[in-house]
Amino acid sequence: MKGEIDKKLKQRNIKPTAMRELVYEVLDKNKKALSLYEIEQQFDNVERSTIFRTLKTFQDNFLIHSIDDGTGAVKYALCDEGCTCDPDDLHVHYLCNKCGQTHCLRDMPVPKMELPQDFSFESANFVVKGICSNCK
Amino acid sequence: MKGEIDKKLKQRNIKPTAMRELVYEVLDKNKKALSLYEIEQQFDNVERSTIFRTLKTFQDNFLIHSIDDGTGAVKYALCDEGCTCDPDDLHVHYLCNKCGQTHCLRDMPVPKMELPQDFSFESANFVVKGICSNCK
DNA sequence: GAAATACATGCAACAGTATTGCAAAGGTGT
DNA sequence: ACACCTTTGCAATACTGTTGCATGTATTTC
Ligand SMILES: [Mn+2]
Ligand SMILES: [Mn+2]
Ligand SMILES: [Zn+2]
Ligand SMILES: [Zn+2]
Repeated sequence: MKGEIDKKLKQRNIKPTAMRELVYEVLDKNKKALSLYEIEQQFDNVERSTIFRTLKTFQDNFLIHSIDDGTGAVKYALCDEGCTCDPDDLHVHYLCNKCGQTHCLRDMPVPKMELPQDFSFESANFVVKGICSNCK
Repeated sequence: MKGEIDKKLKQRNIKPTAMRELVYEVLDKNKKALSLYEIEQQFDNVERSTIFRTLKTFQDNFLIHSIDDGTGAVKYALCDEGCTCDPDDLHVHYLCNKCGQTHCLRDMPVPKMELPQDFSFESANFVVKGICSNCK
């Protein structure tokens, strides 16, 4: 509910506006990662660019993270409490090749790879693809 | 040289045409993964769509694999000999946030994750991002 | 070798997604 | 009320990927 959402936004130093509350709500109630277009579809008359900038604000403040699952559209999902999107906060994502849904595997951290000499590890995108339990 | 290239193409059941030889050569001599646009830039008057379809043919026959590194453009690199792009053939990729180059870490296999019950592992895209040794 | 056939290429148009400029609207503090 | 800053709406644009169709080139069939 609204009070809860505003609290989450303020925790991340994001001024709670009507738009932002709505976008947050959509991300929160869906249990999967959503693309800009999918978010847009859940409203009647909301501007794509406004949602776009809302997502940018969210991401800049680590309220959400983005996933590039290779489908052409970047998807977004809420971060866990206290997440700063550091290497230690990263988890694996799963794209179902059948239903096209992308899910956060929040309890599956991205493994730290032993990189070649003098290569730094700043972030990572690890997407596993297959058929999900629902589509099996 | 040309004979070698034709051999590689034929090994993958790809009819060696002039175009295909040229595209293969570009991918082979560059030691990094290239986007469609970057490949296009290495020629004077070659059609984007022709290169596109050439890459598609290459990929369908496991001569190359594609990498979505999150920069917006898919990149392509030669597969190892005998690769069938199965889960066992997959390796990690590295994107340098500074120079923008993407490299295959061919000796770093994508780790097999223990997925949730009834989720299958068909393929994966694992991109590590940071600063490469060159840009350090 | 000519005709028929299949395959490859070039050109142009289009689709999907992401991004920006700019003006109007809304909020905040004086 | 006013000045100031942020957010939103609208429109236009950029960028990448993809397709239809006509033409050209190779391969097969007779
Ligand atoms: Mn996630
Ligand atoms: Mn590779
Ligand atoms: Zn599914
Ligand atoms: Zn670099």
